[in-house]
Amino acid sequence: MLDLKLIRTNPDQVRAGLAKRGAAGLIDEVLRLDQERREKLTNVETLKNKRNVVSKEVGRLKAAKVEATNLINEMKAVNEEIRELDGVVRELDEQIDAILFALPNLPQADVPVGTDDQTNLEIRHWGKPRSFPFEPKPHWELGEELDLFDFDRGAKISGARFTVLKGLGARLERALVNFMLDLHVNEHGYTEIFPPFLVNEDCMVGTGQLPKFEEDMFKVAPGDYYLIPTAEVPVTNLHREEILEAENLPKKYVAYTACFRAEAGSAGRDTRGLIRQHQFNKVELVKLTKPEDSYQEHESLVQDAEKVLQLLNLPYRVVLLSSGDMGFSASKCYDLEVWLPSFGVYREISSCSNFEDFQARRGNLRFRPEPDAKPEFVHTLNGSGLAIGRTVAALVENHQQADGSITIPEVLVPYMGGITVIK
RNA sequence: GGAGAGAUGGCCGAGUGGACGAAGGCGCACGCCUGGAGAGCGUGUAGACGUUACCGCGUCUCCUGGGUUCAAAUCCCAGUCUCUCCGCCA
Repeated sequence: MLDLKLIRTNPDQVRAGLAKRGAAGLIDEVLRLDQERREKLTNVETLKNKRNVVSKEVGRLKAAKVEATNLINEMKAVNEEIRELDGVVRELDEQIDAILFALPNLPQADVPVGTDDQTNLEIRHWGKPRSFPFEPKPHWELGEELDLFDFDRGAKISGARFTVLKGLGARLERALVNFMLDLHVNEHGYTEIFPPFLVNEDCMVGTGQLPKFEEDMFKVAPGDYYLIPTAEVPVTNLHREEILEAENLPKKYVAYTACFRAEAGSAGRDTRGLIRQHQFNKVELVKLTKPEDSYQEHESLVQDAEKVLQLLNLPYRVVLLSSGDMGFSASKCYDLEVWLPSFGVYREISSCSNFEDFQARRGNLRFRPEPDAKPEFVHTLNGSGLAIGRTVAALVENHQQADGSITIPEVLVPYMGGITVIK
């Protein structure tokens, strides 16, 4: 959520930022509502002050056994007015919030301006796509031949976009989860979190999934719970409504969770294989930082995620997303895109975003810069480290051999119980 | 699922209709004291919003939301969460 005071004091800056994302409108509406709200608020607070003063006077008079009926009747009338004005203010609040909750974050100055991925900027790349002396197969073919994935039975027991992992396929999934968690905990200094996979509505609003993207979420029937679309939601919200001490920042968390996405609007896209599932596993990195540190922490978070791909020997590139391609809550976002031989393209495998104070304001995540100083909003960041299903797909495709077998990267062998080749 | 108890500031804890944004203690910050530390003494110590050149002033918040009342931490209703006992259960 954008800062209402920033909109009030610097509307042109906000308009310009939103324009880069094709979301310019409604600032004038916010300003008008805000103006009206503050007028009504002043009115009603004046009346409440009067009520408070007179009520104390009534108390004094009664204690002195003096008649106070006139004052009491007068306050009854004032109360009517207060009730009415309170309603007006509340309605204005709701209208303002409805707009603010629907406005995306402002892009940072160095974010390329564009309407879609055409203006994304490749920052660097690592590794070289292998040249195969044979026609590389897609991961779903390799996986079915090696009995790693069972797409048909996934569809049978659940539906489209659900897959059963089997044997060494299941083992590979588990190995990758453990490998990534160990790397980030032991080498990169993150604290491991295992959160609930169901969260309440406040969390979904806090990180920006709600109210705008309800149709992308799975909502669970008894109780008002949502299945998490990413560990970002429970982990970022761990400290919602809290005031953290500056000395405890940055908070660096890593969490494995299953993720659940309705994929509304993706019908027909990536229907084969593991690329786009309703349920997938992910190891997620989350940071809460001081505002002045978030830009540097963003860079190091990207590098922490890149390290996974490097150790797995998977070629990738780092892309800086354009203003039109970024997620709703992000102020700046790098995607890591891994090379998929069967597609002949780089595909997103990690999205690393700095949200600045956008989520923190929604979830009221604050810190105290100095003892006795006023609390400020933290900056929140997160990135996949990595999406497991897509890593499996990339690993299987990139490390396939002419005979249809898959070589296991060295770092993963211990996690695979010593297995070096899947055949 | 049944029965009961509870939720107050960073923490502990008092407070059952009016001088309570809230005693007291702990913690923390600053000052005095000390060669230094400790002890002791003193002062200060919630957040949001509005208003304001500044000092400040005002409103709201004692789990949340309603209600009663001139006036609610305190009374009433609904909900959330925590704890204890019983049942069931991975």
